[in-house]
Amino acid sequence: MKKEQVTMRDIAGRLGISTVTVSKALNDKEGVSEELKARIKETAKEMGYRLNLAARAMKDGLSYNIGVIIPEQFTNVNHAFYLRVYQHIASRLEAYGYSSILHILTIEDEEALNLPRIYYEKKADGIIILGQIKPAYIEAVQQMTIPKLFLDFYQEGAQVDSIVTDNFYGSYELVSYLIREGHRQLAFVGNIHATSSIQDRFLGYYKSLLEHRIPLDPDWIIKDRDEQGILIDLELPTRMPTAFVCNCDQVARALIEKLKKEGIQVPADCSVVGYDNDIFATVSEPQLTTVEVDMEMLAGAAVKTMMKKISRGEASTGRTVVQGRIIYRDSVKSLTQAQSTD
Amino acid sequence: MKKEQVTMRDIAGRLGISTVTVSKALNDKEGVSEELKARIKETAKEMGYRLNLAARAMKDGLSYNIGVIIPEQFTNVNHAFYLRVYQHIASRLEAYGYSSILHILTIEDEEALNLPRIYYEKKADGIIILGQIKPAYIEAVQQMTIPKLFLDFYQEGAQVDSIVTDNFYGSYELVSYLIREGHRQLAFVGNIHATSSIQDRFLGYYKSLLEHRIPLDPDWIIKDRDEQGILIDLELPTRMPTAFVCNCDQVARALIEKLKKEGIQVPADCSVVGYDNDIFATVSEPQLTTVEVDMEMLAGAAVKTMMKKISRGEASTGRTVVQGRIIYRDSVKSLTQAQSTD
DNA sequence: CTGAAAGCGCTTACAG
DNA sequence: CTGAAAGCGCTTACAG
Repeated sequence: MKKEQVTMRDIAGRLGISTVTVSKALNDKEGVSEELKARIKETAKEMGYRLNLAARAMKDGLSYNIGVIIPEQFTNVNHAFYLRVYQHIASRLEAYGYSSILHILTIEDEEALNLPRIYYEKKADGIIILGQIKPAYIEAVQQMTIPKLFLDFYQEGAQVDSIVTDNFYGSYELVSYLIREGHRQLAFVGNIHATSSIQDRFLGYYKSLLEHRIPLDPDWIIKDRDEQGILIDLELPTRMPTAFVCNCDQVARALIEKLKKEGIQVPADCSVVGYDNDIFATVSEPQLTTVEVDMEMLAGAAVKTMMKKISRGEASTGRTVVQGRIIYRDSVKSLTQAQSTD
Repeated sequence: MKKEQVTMRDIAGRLGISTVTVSKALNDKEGVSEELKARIKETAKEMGYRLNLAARAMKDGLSYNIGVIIPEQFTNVNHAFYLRVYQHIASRLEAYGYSSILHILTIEDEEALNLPRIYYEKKADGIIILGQIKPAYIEAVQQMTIPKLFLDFYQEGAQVDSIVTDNFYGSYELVSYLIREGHRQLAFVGNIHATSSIQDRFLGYYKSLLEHRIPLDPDWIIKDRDEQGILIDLELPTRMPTAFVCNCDQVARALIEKLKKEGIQVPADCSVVGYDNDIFATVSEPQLTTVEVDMEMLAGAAVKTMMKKISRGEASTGRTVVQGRIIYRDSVKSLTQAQSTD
């Protein structure tokens, strides 16, 4: 059912002028008298004209769309984060006259190395991949002959630029805060082989320990998930630390529940910090001290980089790092105060 | 930066044939010998050919995109639900050769009645609105000259078809279950003027009361949010029911926390049920008995209806209702058993 | 300031 | 079975 749509020709016909002039007027280009331009715009509005971007797109060899790909696997963990980042990306793109197509990469497609159809149909001028994908899929992605960008993760050796949150430094700061509060027995909770994020958060923790000459105790690296990312039951260490540094809020909350069942109160008997500042941070009892990613900056950096690549065919920007900040809540007890009031 | 892209002409040139034949072959149309077709497909693959859908789109006067609009306001409550429904919509659309553009309608744009740019640029052949929007915006939406569909809500009087979950019947079934379990003192938690969903869930509750000749007690309709949808502190009724029927899991969980603080155990002293089966249902302690929406059916119905509208210009389908199902968990105590063991 | 011509990459209807 | 021609709706480069 092809609808009779108003085109520039219709406007031109009505006004007895050419489509060229209509095009110029509607795009605010030089070469139309102000008076005619006004009349054209008015007529366009009156007739309910809407630009057919597909026509312009074809002329330019551009789609004016950016594909945002979120792997389904990660979508299940932290919907809020991905949806919000997407929203910020979309709104930034609007300023460039771009729309965004959200494609959720199913586990099956990731396994089978199926590239999204928007690529095969030239529906996107660039692709932003939001959330870690498997190495094999990364290779497939590199076959795509359009600009691409990794967001919120990176892969060593991959020839794809990425924008990441500063997991390393964020975690480092959070642990340094704990140490300033008098904690010196700090466990890390997370599978340090599961994702680059967890790994970096662990290394930030480790850096802070090193700086304060606190030895790293392997018994205090507690696995929270298997290599597939499926969360497992946490095992409390035999010797307890004064604080647990969890790689994410969800696990921090699970840990607190577990501690409660063992009769250990948080933060009275033991402090716990998370990471992400997602729903689990506020749903947890007590609410979590954690690190928040600046989603707006993350999205802003991604869009800016992508637009450069598209318009100027700009070369590699490498790894861009976006800072986070600590959100102080109720899951940490200050041991320095505690001692002074003893 | 216009990339040199492979076109049908390039393939035709290489093979010494016409683009018409290439087009026919690639689209599996009649009129090309099997042998030539195979050679064309092979060459296309070899040359890394990707269809330029924009060209076909222009010919057809179609964009092969459907816009999915989610109001930001609702996005903040239940990200998981919207993202998952979107995913199902997107994957259903793929089967029709369609992509989906997710547009999050900001509160400001909704207030200012700004229609999404994808409409003004003819980037979408149809629009699915997922989540309740304000009446004024509904009127704006009706100005759009492309097929539109409301998903997960409806508005009396609006000339727009909608697909909704059966809030009425789902709630009715859930309450009937509670009554079967011996409960006869049932409170409803939710602002029955806030959304059509809450209202329908309330009415399902009421229907079940009516059927069982249980009088409706106004003191047992407990407000959970203001008219803007902002959750407020719950006030427990002076006379306690044996079960609370909450309009959503989030509020059910908040209620349970509140009850705990008052020393009332769930479900031992009091039962609580939710609705939605979202993250709050499993994060709650105990986990909630609730109603789950069949998101796949919801999305499937939406896409089917939309495709009909686009291809056949089909008329109104009115209100389509999609069933949910009860998920039984640990927040309900059977009073019949309790009595029999007394 | 205004417009005729050509072209973006496909597909459709028709002719051979 | 194969292809020349026309057209989708816009924009660009050029001419007047």
